[in-house]
This record gives sequence, C-alpha cells and structure tokens, in this order.
Amino acid sequence: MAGAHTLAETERQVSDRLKGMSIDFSSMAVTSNLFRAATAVRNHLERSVLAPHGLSWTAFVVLWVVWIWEPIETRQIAEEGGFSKATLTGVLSTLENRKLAIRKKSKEDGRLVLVELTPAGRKLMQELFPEFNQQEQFVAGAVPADKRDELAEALRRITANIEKND
Amino acid sequence: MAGAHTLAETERQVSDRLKGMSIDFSSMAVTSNLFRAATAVRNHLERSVLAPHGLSWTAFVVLWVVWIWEPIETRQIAEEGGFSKATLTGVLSTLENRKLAIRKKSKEDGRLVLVELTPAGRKLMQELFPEFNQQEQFVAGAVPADKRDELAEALRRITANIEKND
DNA sequence: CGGAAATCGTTTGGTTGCTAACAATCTCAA
DNA sequence: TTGAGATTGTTAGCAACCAAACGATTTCCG
Repeated sequence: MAGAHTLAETERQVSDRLKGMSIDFSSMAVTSNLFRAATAVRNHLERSVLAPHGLSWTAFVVLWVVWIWEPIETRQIAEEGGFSKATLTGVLSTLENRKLAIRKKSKEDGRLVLVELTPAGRKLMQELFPEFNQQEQFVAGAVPADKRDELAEALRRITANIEKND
Repeated sequence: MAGAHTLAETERQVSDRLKGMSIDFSSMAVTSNLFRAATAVRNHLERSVLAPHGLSWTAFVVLWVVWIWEPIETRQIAEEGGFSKATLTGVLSTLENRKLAIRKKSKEDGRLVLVELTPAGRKLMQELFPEFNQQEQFVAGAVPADKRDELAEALRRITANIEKND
C-alpha cells in the first residue's frame, strides 16, 4: 500500500486530468489515507499477533466478540463483527473443529444458535488479547497521546454519518 | 458494521474479562473505529458510485491509477493500488475485455507490460471521478472542515509508522 | 563474452468473503 | 386453531484476493 508517488505529485497529476472540474483534495486525502491505514494496520496485526496462532482476522474478531458477550446469538456476532451471517457459519465451524468455541441451540427459540468459548478458547484469548492490545498501542503510538481520542471520535463520526444515510 | 453495543458497554464488559491486565482503551478505540470507518466508507462508495457502473473496488482503483499515470508499468499499478500483482493480472484482463484499458509490451524491456486507458476508459473516468469525489466529500463532511487535513495527517502517520518497522 | 542471479507478468491452487436460495422455526392475525 | 409471512442459520455458487511456482527476459560480474 506504499504509494510510489507523493501526495503532492498525485495532486498535480490529478489536476491535469481534471481541468475545470472542482475536486476537494482534503476529502480525497481523508478517504485514501483511511484505506491505506486500515490495510496497513490490519496486515500488521495479522502478521505480528494472529498468524503465529494460526488465526485469520475474522476468526479473531469472532473469538473477541464471543469472549466479551458469551453466550451470544450468531446474528449478533455477525452484526458486531461486521460480516455476513454466511461468513460466520464457516468461521464458526472452523473454531468448533479447533475446540475453541461451541454452538448450543437456544431453548426459547429453535431458530437461534448460541455460541460460547470453550475453556481452551478463553485461555487463548486471555493471552492473545494483551498481545493484540500491545500492538494496537504500537499502531496508535504514531499519533500523539492527547490526539488519539479525537482521532477515534472523528472516525466514529464518519461511520455514524454513513449509517445514518443508508 | 453497526455495533449492537455502545463503546461504554463494551469497555465495561472488556474490563470484566481483563481484571489485572493493563489495556489501553484509547488505542483500542483508534483501531476498532479505523476498521469500522474504512468498511463503511468502502461499502458506501461501492454502492453509490461503483456498482451502477458494474465496477469492483479494485477495478476502480486500477482505472484511477492508470488514468493518472498512464502509460504505467503493471508493477507500479499494484504497488500504488496496494494489491498483489496476481490480483492485478485478473482485474486487468477484465478491464481489457470491457475495452477500458489496454496492455502494451515495453520496447526497452521485454519483461515489462505498460498499461493505458482506451478513449472509452478515459471518458468513463472523466464522468466517474467527479461522482466519486462528491461522495468522498459527503464522507469527509462528517468531520469539521478545519479538522480534515489533520485527520488525513494522523492516518498518514499511522501508515508510515507501520511501514517503517516491517 | 557467457552464464548465474534477479526481475517481470502470468498461471496455478487455495482461502476468504458475499449474495441468493433454502429448510426449520416462530409470530400473528383471521 | 391455522395458515401466511417473517426470521434464523446453513448451503451452494461465485468473485476477489494472495502466495508460490513458472517461463521469459534482462542485468551483473567473472
């Protein structure tokens, strides 16, 4: 994701292509840097924390959500994690095969499936999440400490604004 | 990607799971909101701008990079766009079949392949990019205008910091 | 020169993710 | 009570993406 050209070079080239059109470069910089950062952070966390444990990004998110909220319904896992319920089905089966999580049918509603971690799953998260958060601190460390909450808030506003208008 | 729980609820639950461990919630908020925002923005841009033209996200990025820098070598497209050269091969073939881009063998170096847009490809980008940037403005509009450059800069620092230490 | 090493784009094989269709189950109004 | 409609998790089919292996070409150095 490392751009081979600087932002200034790109802006000049884009200006050539867009003579007479009104382009907002600040907005462009926000979105493009958002994607670059998200990709870089995800790759970094996958390599430094998840890969050594043989976990995919989605598998970790599922473990995380279940760890926090167990017992939890599968539809809630998908919503909280931000992926489709079909995707969840496959990941959940993998986690079940690895004895990290288990499915239980709901007694109140026969359509629902509840998910819990196994003791092994809880133990894994207890050692894995501190590692994960340590790398999150490394990532956020690129921004001055007194600006991090402001950054998180700005990102939260962007998400909320989109979800409001869909 | 809409969390079913508030951040405060999540923090309380996480605290229960992490008694005695030191977790930095500010860093956690930065990364989690980074992913939520990136996913929301990408989905929004795909639905509002790209899908009506039958373009995938990656296909649009390729068109964009080629549009700005043509003629450009494929390896540079992949680097600039942030995906593998294997992925690029497939996307490029699709764009070639749709008569939006063309491959040309380099005369100086027989291993290289140069890519250009067709006239139809340039015309498409001339009408597509203003639409795209308009939605970028909507996205960035959630953040006060005088804070957008600061936001972009913070995200740029995060990316640079990771790439420096890999 | 000349051959080993590096670099290029493509191919191959596999993973991950989604949408749409489906069976099972529950809800609710007639 | 009952049947139409809504909702749930799963399945099937498909698109996107990557790493590794490969053939073609160029570069480098003895």
